[in-house]
Amino acid sequence: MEKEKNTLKKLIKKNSLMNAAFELFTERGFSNTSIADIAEKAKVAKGTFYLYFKDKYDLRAMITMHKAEQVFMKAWEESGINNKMSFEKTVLRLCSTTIDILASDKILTRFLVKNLSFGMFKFGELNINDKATPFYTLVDEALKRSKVKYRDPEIMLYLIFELIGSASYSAITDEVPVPITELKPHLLENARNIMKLYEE
Amino acid sequence: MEKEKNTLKKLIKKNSLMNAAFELFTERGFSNTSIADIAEKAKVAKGTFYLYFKDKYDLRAMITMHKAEQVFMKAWEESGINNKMSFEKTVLRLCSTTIDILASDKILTRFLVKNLSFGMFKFGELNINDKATPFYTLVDEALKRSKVKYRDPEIMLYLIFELIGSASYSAITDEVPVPITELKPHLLENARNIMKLYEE
Amino acid sequence: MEKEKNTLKKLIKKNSLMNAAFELFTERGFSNTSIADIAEKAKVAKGTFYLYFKDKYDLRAMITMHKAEQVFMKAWEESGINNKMSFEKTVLRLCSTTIDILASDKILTRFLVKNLSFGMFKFGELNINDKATPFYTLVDEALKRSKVKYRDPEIMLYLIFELIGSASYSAITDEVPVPITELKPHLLENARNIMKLYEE
Amino acid sequence: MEKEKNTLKKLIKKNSLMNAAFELFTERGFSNTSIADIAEKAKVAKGTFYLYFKDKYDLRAMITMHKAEQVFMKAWEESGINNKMSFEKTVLRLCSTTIDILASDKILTRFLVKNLSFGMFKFGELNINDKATPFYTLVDEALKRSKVKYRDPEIMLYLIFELIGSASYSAITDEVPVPITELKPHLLENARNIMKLYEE
DNA sequence: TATGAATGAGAGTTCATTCAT
DNA sequence: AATGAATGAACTCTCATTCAT
Repeated sequence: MEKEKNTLKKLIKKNSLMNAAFELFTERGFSNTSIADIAEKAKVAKGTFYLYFKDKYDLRAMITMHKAEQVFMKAWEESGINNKMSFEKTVLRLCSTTIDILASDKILTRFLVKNLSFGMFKFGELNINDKATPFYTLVDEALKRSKVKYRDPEIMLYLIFELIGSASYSAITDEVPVPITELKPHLLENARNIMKLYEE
Repeated sequence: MEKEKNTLKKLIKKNSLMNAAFELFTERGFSNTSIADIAEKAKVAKGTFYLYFKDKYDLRAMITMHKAEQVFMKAWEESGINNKMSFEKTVLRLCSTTIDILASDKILTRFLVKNLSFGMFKFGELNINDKATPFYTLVDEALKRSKVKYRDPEIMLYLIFELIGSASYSAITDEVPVPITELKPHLLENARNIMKLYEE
Repeated sequence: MEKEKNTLKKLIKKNSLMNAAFELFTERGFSNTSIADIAEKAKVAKGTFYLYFKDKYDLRAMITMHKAEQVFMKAWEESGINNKMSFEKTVLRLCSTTIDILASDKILTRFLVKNLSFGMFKFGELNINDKATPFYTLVDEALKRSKVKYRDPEIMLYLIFELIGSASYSAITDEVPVPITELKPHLLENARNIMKLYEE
Repeated sequence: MEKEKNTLKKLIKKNSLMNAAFELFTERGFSNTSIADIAEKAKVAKGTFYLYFKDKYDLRAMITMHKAEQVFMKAWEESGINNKMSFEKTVLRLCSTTIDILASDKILTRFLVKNLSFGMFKFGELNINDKATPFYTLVDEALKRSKVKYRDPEIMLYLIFELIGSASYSAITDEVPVPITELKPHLLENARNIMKLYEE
């Protein structure tokens, strides 16, 4: 009990530091944010920062992981994917849901695109819900169950995710070339079109 | 005459600063490079830096512009585009040549992707050869001449350029998911496939 | 009984802190050792440190006393001095044994030389075996019993101890100018020579 | 001319930093002196410190060298040594003069003993007057010229210098066991006595 | 134009010490 | 008696920028 309380307090403090940092990073950028700023915003002493994080880079990495996990977890849950769906449907649902989630949070999207290294993002070193279920593994299993077969399936998926991720980004953050609501149907149509191209 | 010589000298000094900075930025990163480092490498005094650039950010913007212009100019020239080519061929040639140019210079590619804001890259605020001929305008003219018509041509082009740019990047710099030589045929095939999807 | 147990526990904890600190001080130096380091090594909490010592300086002083006492006690015991020995023999035996003890522990020697203020070392604020028997007093008594008389006996002893201590030091820790085994006969010969010089 | 002026100015500033630091180091100790303190006392900005020294340790090393060189140079000059003197006289003169110089400056003596590594002090890695004439070499040459021969001359000299250095120290700084003026004749007598012991 | 010595604000980081538990 | 999270002053060091030459 004693210890739990302690741990809880520490978790709250850690979270408070991460939240403060996230706001500052997105408002004025990583290198324009000092540890003093973060500590001040989180209402703790500067030294306290170092009880929770090695340095600013460590903090950024933790925030990025945390935020990305939230997005992927939410995307998978809201997609309502099950074993009976075709592979095409699985992919399209995932794309659609992910776009929606990102579209609902410009700031988060900008942050993730800047800080998530591409490999992590696409090949899912991230785990959903703290269990060892990498994102990409889930997609891979759906692929194995699929009746329709595809040539070069990895390249195909890479191209789809690149297109969706990259093209969504500026549509969401800057409405360039058009707002994301307008671009979304194009993206899904193109995703389907790519899969058709790779059908065997 | 005297003045011309002076101007030349100044250009040389400016260039020398830009070259030094480019090397340092790509070797150790922007924020790990100080103005003292740049000045030392360029063999000028620290104060001299401020005669040519407002600050480090100004310098980076100038380098980025300069390097991107070089790439686009070279791509356009080497593509050997003329009025008699179909729009499809024009686009595919441009894609192919641009991929080749970037593939031949990993370091430059990494630098451009990191520093070129997407809008600039795609919608060609860049001018070729110091004349007011934006890159995108040239593509636009080819589009107008085309016999084949496309629905939502701007979105189509956006998607093609996004896909090419984004998917090429990690293939060039990290050979992920496959080396660029292997990925390139896929990219061109997909570009053609997108255009087919948008044909009217 | 209860209280005794408690006192024992405290002594163990205090000792554990002193041992930890001694190792760290000799390994990485006094100013490169933090109280956190010491507490961690001694497996106690940081706050516990302050129950036993005022600060790092206090701790160092206590360690130094303790270690020096051990050396002198051992030297006296191992010298096997008794009332029938001549003063010269007493002094030479003490010198010889002390050199041997120090030579057998380079690390301790380095520590003592660095931290033992000379006065303490020579004029014996140190007590042997927790009883109030200062080291120097013992030598003094031997001097009073001596049949052979010396002029300026205090200066004579000072010079002998300085020579032995100072010259041994770098021979032990760095084998400069020669290893201590080689230097030792010279030292004893010189000690005897000094005593001859001061005989009346 | 321009540059010379500059260099002079820089030398003055460097000296001013070294003087300020020397005073602070001797007054309150090395580790209790911060770079801010030094800069303030020398009336320069904190950053200026780093134009002249790598860090505090670098500064201390430079001061130590500088002060030690001054002492050795002065000692050699004031000893008025020439080729016709016997080796014994050469050594005794050097001892006498060095004791006098150190005795005239308690603070410097304390500083040098604390910071001069013993080897350097005794075997003279220091050069006199920037020319490549190590102190010990000069003594060595006198030894070679000597008519009287000595067994183990290096050990003999080591013992003499150890005795002089070590025994003078507390006499100078703390008048322990007696003031240096009283101790000095003893020291010289003992030095002569040691040489006698080693005569062949 | 060009220099580079000087500046001083401010960054990251450490750590002795306190105190509520 | 023992803990260890929290503090915040103090530290070293960097660096963009200025300015007298």
